[in-house]
Amino acid sequence: MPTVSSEELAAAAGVNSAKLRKDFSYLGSYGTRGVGYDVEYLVYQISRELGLTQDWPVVIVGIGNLGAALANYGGFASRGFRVAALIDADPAMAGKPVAGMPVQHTDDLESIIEENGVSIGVIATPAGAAQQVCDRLVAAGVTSILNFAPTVLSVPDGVDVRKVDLSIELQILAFHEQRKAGEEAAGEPGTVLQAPKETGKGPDGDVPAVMPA
Amino acid sequence: MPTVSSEELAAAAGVNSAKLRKDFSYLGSYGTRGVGYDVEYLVYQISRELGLTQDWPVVIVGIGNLGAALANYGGFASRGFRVAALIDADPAMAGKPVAGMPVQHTDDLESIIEENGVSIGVIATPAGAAQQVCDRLVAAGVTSILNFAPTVLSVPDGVDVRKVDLSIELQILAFHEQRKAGEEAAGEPGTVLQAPKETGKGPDGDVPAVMPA
DNA sequence: GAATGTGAATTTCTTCACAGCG
DNA sequence: CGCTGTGAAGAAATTCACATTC
Repeated sequence: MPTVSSEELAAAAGVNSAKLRKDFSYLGSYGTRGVGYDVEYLVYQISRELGLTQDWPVVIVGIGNLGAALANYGGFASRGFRVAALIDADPAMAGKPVAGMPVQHTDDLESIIEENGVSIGVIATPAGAAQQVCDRLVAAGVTSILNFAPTVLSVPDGVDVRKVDLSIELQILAFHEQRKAGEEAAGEPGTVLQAPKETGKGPDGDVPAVMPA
Repeated sequence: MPTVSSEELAAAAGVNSAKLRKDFSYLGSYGTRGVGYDVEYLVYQISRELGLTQDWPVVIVGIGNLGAALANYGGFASRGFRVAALIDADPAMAGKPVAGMPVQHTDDLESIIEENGVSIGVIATPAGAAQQVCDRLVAAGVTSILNFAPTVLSVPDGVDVRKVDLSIELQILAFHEQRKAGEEAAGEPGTVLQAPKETGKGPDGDVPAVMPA
């Protein structure tokens, strides 16, 4: 399929075709009137815009189950991420291979970051260690942190943190599940709210806004 | 701190206080004019609305590194989730304790779900097994699925799926990182876009919309 | 006096609809 | 003729501002 129309893409994504065209237009005029978008060219332009064409070395700190799962996760490489090092505070872990890579000790954190030009760090340590690891990462030059530890990290200005809370997604499912259960018993005391407005045919299913009664 | 004002909460959350009050008002009138919101009561009302006061038994299918990490994740219990069973297709895993709980074999998936009244399933299997596991979960009565496998699952109407892609968060960080790097060299060829508009003082830092030039 | 709850004003986002180009 | 790109219209979300209540 060499080209694709905004109509087709919009249908696949479950959004309005005008919105899709307008969004694309913010990236530039990459379509051809009367024809559509050249798939390969479009993919390249979007990839470039998102930073997928760059090489991003990352370090993963805390090689427990989650750290190991992340190290083994195939999705990273295909998006331009390269796991530059696995770091753990446990001396017993040092040298052990995880995902075909020897685990290194926290002592070498600073030098590893500098040598590899790492600007993105992933924290998969227990909650208690997270802030300390974070501080060291930042001091060593890391400016973006993905935090899996159940703590809120404080960082200086200019450093981005994203926190991944694995239970939030479950939370959202449970919220919908609760609504499904409540549908049979509408008007029940305590059921103050209406069902969420379905935003569209989108397969997305985001968190619905709670609507006024 | 027995009560809190919308102003304080809004400042803490980095949003406008009127928005916060309006949002709360959709849940009911839980505040007191001239005083604010009773913290304990508010927490209870929000918890109830979100379904935190219910007990949600979940099963985790696929006990590799990620499945084990999820099983050990402390955040679930505090939000009303109870890991009812860990299930894996590998017979060698059966009976092994993970997070203080014996792993059970996929053969028993249906009976486990029925016996525990499970309506939420977590899939942490390799991509190849995910759809099959999903089909069995759905057939057994599961109506919400959290999918960590890098596959798009197809499910019948009435079943909710949420897909967690661990690389998307990294993606977002890399996107910002790219922007930071681009700031020094503004006007560079290829730098078509403006910097994202900062939405507010929110500590949130969501994905910025790309703005028209 | 202090802070909620909410209509009205404002801003932002989405969709329409069509001129313009290949 | 078909489909993009985009002003203008319409819808939705956010903020203002104040009457109301404790």
